[in-house]
Amino acid sequence: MTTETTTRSKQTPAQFAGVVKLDQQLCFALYSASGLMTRLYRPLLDPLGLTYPQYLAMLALWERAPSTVGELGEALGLDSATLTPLLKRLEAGGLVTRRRDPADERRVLVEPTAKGQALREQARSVPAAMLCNLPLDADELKSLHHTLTRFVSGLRKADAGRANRD
Amino acid sequence: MTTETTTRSKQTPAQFAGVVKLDQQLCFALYSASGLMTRLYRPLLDPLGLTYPQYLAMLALWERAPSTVGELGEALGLDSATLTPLLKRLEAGGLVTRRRDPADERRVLVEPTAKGQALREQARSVPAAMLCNLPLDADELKSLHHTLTRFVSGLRKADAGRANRD
DNA sequence: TACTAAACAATCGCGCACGATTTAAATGGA
DNA sequence: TCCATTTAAATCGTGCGCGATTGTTTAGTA
Repeated sequence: MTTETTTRSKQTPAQFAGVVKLDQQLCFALYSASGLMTRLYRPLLDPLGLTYPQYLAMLALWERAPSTVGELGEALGLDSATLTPLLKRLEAGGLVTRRRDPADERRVLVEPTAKGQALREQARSVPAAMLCNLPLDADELKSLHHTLTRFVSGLRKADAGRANRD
Repeated sequence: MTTETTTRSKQTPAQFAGVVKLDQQLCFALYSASGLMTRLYRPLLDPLGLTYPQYLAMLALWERAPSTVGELGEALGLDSATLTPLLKRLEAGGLVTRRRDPADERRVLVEPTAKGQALREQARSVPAAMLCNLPLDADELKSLHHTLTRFVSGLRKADAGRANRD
């Protein structure tokens, strides 16, 4: 393989170099934005005793319970090596229960406890509070969300392709 | 303070709820995109023996060396608790040197070694290879980059504000 | 029915990320 | 000059994130 790369559209070398630079900045912006966003969630989630990934897991479980570890992993894009300890921490905090599925002993069913359900009420104010932190107006938010959603689904496909090649 | 939140523009409750939902999805999309992007960098960076944050640190050092730990932290948005061990690993790999600044013994100067400089040549093909993974055309890339850059600089401001309140 | 393969969660090791604290050096007055 | 304050990096503890491996259960098949 040479440095010749198959791009979707024909471009001059100068345009190509510019796009390359841009994608590098884009990746870094994504990395930065994700970290900053997590930091802004922290003061909102600390009172609930949750981290951002734990909050995501609870959101998923409030939507659908019981869920298996695998289903949560699918929803959040995380694997069992990440989720198992995270769920154990939620369990230790009394927010969820974990039990083997009697119908298939390979699976583990996760479910909010009463305390975990009660937390949902406290968590209702989080999204609106977070919105106040976001520095974009509704239109920009919409545009960013739209492009980013396409981006993520494309990345997911690329990632799945990579995973199937071994 | 009540649940009444000060948003930039006046909206009906229904619109407000929609935007709240959107920002939640946006944050998750950001979180997912960042993780996916790191995963896609991995096969490109593994041959270089770098992780993505290490790659970012080397990019910064290739641009400007020597840099202090604080300058790198400023550039990458990381603090010394993250950078010190990361830089020690790069040092252990023979890619950078770390030494106290003789003019100010509080500072530590970090600089690529010859091996670290040589790595730059190998790393030249990374951005173009990464670009092939990205599922957007040049225009979308540009638009995403533009919105995201505004977003990040806004978040940075919000984050700085939060930091100054204690 | 055996025996292999696949699916699922858990575990291990390593690296990032950060809040809080500590140590050391420089700075700025009284 | 002396001392309090500030600045810079390192350290500690906890929690994500994941590649690789392991153990167990289920499914598929000869």
